[in-house]
Amino acid sequence: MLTERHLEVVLAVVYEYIKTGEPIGSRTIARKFLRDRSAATIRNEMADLEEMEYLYQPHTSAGRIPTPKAYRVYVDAILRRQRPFPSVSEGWIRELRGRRKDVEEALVYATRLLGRITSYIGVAALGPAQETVLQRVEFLRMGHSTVLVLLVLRGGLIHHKTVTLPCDMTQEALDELSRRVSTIAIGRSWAEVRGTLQSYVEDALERYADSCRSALKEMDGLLTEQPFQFFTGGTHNVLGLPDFSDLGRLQTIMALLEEDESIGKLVRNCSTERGLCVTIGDENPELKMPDCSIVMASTVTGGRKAVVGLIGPVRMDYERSISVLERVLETLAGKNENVKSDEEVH
Amino acid sequence: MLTERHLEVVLAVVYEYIKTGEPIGSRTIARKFLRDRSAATIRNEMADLEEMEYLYQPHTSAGRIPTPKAYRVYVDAILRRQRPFPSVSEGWIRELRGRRKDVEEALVYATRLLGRITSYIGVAALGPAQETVLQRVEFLRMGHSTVLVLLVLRGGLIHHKTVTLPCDMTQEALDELSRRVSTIAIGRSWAEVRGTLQSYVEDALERYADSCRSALKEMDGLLTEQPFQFFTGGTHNVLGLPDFSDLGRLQTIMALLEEDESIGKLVRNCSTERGLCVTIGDENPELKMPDCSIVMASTVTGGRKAVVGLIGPVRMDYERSISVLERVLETLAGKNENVKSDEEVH
DNA sequence: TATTAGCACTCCCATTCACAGAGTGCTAAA
DNA sequence: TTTAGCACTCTGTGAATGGGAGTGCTAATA
Repeated sequence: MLTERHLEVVLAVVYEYIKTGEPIGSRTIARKFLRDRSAATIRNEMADLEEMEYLYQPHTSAGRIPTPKAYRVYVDAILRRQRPFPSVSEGWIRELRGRRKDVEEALVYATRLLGRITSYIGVAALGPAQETVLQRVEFLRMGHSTVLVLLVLRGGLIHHKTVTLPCDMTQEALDELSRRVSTIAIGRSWAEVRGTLQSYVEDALERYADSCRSALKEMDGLLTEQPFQFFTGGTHNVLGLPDFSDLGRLQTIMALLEEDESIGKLVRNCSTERGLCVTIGDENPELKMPDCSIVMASTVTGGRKAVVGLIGPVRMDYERSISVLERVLETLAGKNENVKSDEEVH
Repeated sequence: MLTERHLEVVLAVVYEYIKTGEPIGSRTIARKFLRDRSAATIRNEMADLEEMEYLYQPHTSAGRIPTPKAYRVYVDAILRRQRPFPSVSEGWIRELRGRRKDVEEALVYATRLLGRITSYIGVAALGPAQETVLQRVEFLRMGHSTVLVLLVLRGGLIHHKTVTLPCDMTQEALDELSRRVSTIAIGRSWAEVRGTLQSYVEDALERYADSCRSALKEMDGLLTEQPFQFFTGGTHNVLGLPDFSDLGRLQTIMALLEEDESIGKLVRNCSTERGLCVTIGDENPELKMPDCSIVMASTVTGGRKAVVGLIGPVRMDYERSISVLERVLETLAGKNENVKSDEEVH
């Protein structure tokens, strides 16, 4: 297995490679990191490490490049120890804090901020609304059997959808429906009231039973079927990185980021685990981003679960990325604040 | 000025250059477009055209490349004549038609569709809401002096904003405010009722005068200060184009597209004019995209003005872009449909 | 036994050079 | 006014070259 010095060499190679992007030679390691050993010794270690698949050579007579396995060791080491406080402009943090009133806006800003600070791509997802307390339910008649379903959730979040019902309901009937649904649902989450509503409302408004059924189904869809809302920001920052000089690859990534489905996978990949989660390269082949690493973490803002993260090259600056992300998450969650946030009302 | 043959040469060079991307030599023109003239003759014409700044040579012994001035002549010619019906998958058009219920969703889809079909970047903007009829106004208390202002506009569009008022209003007082504002505003546009409201509501609820003033100001801001909503789609399509092989330039463009401000300029640039509007290269230096051309046109969907367009390289396929855009716009506006759209109610 | 110095070897990459090819401008003839 | 012919210019490509960085191996050393 890995000896102490093997480990030191791996960490040194990863560290240096992240900094320079060039293959790292034995001389460099001996000079900068293990001053009491000669290059020849390091060379032997490196040969071992190559056999164990922690390092590889792009060609004979080149330095070594870390494999995903080496990055994993490196990242685990970072996660274990204390990270330095990242230098992030206080102005930006304050701006982000100021936007917390509107969760969506805050997340859009957070992704752009993350992108700008790290030169990687910021992503965010807003968790399923079904756990969030409903504050208001309205059905507004828009046209012939077309109705706008409007849900106000705690945290200033609004979901709405225009739906077509099987029969034309008057605004009065819809108000009646709103009232009945409200009585039961307001102050509770959709998950709690879902079952109750299905049976109750239909009986009470039997004349419109079909329409009510379909309206409730749409609400259900709004709150559960499309459980995450996605945001990406700062995609352009990544264009300058040498790691993404292969345009074809970059194009694939950008295309993936435009589909909600693949960000969905991204989030699911992370949200099952606790806290911070780093995926290196093709550790999760389902994500279809073999040349990218993903740093994600979840938090709670505006009463909803949110997942925020960064997508960068495998050779990304994990230390900085992680600490910047932690700082942003803290700000979103409202930790370390002097001003108390508004207390919730009913 | 330009003789008939000068014009033919210009059009031929632009046409061929758009197709190949390589400098065009006199031989090519003589062989493919002006078969009754020899290459030497064309060469003379080309020398003239170079002097008149319609063409230029990247170096002495290379073919000619069109200047923006030549593209302008070409585009004007296209705009004047009948364009061929573009080959766009009927499935996509049907999909787009199906999404028309929700204006925002439709525009998001439209931009992605445009991007995918043309390999350029789709952009869209949804026009100012102040001309749109208000359907509902609500103020919902979210917390201590925090209020959610909610505006439902015709066309299924919702604007909302969480605002902080100078004093804590109860939900009852807010309901009163909603009711009063509704009485005056429902069924009219913000532009119509703006003045009336300012003076009326404050008197009626003098106890909360300050708060009302500030609430109305926020509504005003929501409907006028931020008059456009922006969408971009299919940005990744452009990564494969040889014209954007300069990553630095591409990065600038992508960064611009992430700021609402610059898309705002884009839209203003177009929306003052009637119908279809093509901006080539730095024809409008304010847009800060000297290497891009922009094809935009406006339409009306869901009762609101929308501007939809394409951003591509100067060497873009104008003919196809314009006709695809026209097709998409028609679909958004609901022309050429068999199924009648829902009639509007009250 | 582990470490190190020395050395020959490998491979990459930037530079140089020559050359084919495409296209021009000019001139003189039709 | 148009065209054929020709010398000239410039680019892009491919081969040849040499420097440089880094390795693996061996033999000497602690």
